[in-house]
Amino acid sequence: MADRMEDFRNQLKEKGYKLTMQRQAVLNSIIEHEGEHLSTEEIYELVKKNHPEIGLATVYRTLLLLDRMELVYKLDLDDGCSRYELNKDNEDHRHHHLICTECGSVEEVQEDLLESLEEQILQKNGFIIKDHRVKFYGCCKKCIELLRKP
Amino acid sequence: MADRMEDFRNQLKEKGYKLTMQRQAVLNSIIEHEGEHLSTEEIYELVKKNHPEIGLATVYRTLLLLDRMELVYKLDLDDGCSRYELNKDNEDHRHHHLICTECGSVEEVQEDLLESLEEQILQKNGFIIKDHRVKFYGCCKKCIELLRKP
DNA sequence: ATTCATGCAAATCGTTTGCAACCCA
DNA sequence: TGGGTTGCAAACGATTTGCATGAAT
Repeated sequence: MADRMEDFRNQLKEKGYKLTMQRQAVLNSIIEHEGEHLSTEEIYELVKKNHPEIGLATVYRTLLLLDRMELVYKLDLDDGCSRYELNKDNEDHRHHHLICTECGSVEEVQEDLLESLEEQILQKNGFIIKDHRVKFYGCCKKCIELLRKP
Repeated sequence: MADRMEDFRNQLKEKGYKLTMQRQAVLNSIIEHEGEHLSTEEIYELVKKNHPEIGLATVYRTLLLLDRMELVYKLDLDDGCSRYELNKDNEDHRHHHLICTECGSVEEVQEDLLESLEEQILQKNGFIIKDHRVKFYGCCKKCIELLRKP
């Protein structure tokens, strides 16, 4: 569901902000690359194809906005820059990432499966968990196969 | 159990490196503040008390070394700088952090409790997990109590 | 004596900010 | 029209690096 651009426009309007061509272009680039984890620089390069005049600072400012409006999700894949993915609006809990330390690939795990752990933490620490960030490091299927037959 | 300094000296010797006074001072500061999550700058300030001549770059270089030797563990608590904690040598899996979004406190959860999830991921994705990093965001016990009776 | 480590300053890199010109509502 | 937005360049803050000096083995 959800026309994301409509959502963006409405959230902007609510706050008295404007839907500019640059903002549309940034969101569009991310939508067109759903499933990827684009860095700010990569998004900048994508947007420049159709809008060569755009400034990097505008991309940074727009991503901040999109993050705050929860239209995108900022992630840290340990490569020294921020990366973004489209927010799946049906997610109540953040999905996990599997990072292959051999080839650097990143997969997603939609399952949450942390409920019982979170319940235990509530019992033991009295800490109410509202969100989590989980990264798994290891070896992906492809790399396991490559390592098996050399 | 481990005299950590001895461990450090041995690992250095193995690689032909030297145990300098600065390196000892950095590791000592972290040992003396076990349980905390010191930033590089904080460690720098601590070391300067006894060794005012030390340079910040040396602290950075030493922390890199300690991290590679797995004597300390680098963590990202979302405040824009790297933080370090002593590596508990009995841990096979990294412990989790509970970050309170109200007061900013950070607790640790020693329990792992991710085995069944990791097993499921192996079955489903064929991904072998070797390590993980888990951060939980929420509200700590103290803040819950404070919010209850205003 | 050799080789590695240090302190300092300069360089780097991602990100943020100040500001005059600009443009959406 | 007017206030938010942009592009540019300068500023920033954490971290890294080059280099001559200094210290550990």
